Amino acid sequence: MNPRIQAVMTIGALALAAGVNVETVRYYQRRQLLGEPAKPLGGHRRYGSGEVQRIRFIKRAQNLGFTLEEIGQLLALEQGGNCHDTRHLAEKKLAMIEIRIDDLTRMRDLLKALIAQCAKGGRIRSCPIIAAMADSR
Amino acid sequence: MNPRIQAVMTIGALALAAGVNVETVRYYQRRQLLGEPAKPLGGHRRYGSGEVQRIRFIKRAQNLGFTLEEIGQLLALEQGGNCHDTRHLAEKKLAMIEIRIDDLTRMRDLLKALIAQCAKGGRIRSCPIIAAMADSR
DNA sequence: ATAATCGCCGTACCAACGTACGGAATCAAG
DNA sequence: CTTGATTCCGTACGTTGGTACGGCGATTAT
Repeated sequence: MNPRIQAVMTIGALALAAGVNVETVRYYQRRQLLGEPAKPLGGHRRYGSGEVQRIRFIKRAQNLGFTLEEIGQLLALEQGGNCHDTRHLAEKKLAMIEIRIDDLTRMRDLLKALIAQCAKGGRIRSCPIIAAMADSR
Repeated sequence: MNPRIQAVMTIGALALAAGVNVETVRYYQRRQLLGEPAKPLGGHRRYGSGEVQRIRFIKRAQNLGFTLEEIGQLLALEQGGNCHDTRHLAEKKLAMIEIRIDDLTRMRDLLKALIAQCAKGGRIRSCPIIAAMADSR
């Protein structure tokens, strides 16, 4: 884990250190999120701790709800240290997340109500959940 | 719209009445959510208002957060009028939605905090959003 | 009757994020 | 030096919910 302990790794070691699959590393390389070091004349590529950090960056950004596409943009901004544009991206993402939360909250409330109705109804002709969905509105 | 007005339709009319694409009807048939009426010896299949209702059911269930896979199960339960199992499915779905809401709420709070930090920082060495993601934890 | 539209059917494609496979080359250990 | 693991690289597959295409047959309107 410490950069000084293992400064040079194969792709397998890199994947292990970053906690992802080897194929995922390759996939990120294809997506241009990660560079491919030149390979030493017919040999295997070597990676350093910088690549581990970058993969962790990608994973943390994903946890914040960014897509790989957006993470590519973030990485480009990171290079330029462009705080303003980064914030803009974050604000857009925040807005999307809030919309999604609202949608899900509405779903939750509706489902809750239907379940409650279903639970309390003793002898009903038809299931209220099914009825609600079958209802022609 | 009224069943008596148009009790028999082609697939195009069905799609129109249900508010979906013709291809979507076909897709639902492939997914076994919708039956295919036998076609009258080399002619075109005919659909009734029952199919319209069923497509609307599917759409409403989707709005409640059910996947097509789960809707298939709901439709099977509907046949038997099995309220208990339906409720069980709804409760599982509710639990999943609540987990998703919690996840998104955490994302939202984190993003909000980062954006606020970014907004108030006048002259910072690095962008706090990038820094948070680049941070090796 | 003939043209324009519609239905039929199989197949391919889209996003998003990977996973899996297969054959050849290369590396590390015994 | 041989064996077994790993890397390399391209390509295909998997998910979820559809959309699009293309050639052909049936239907409907004029």
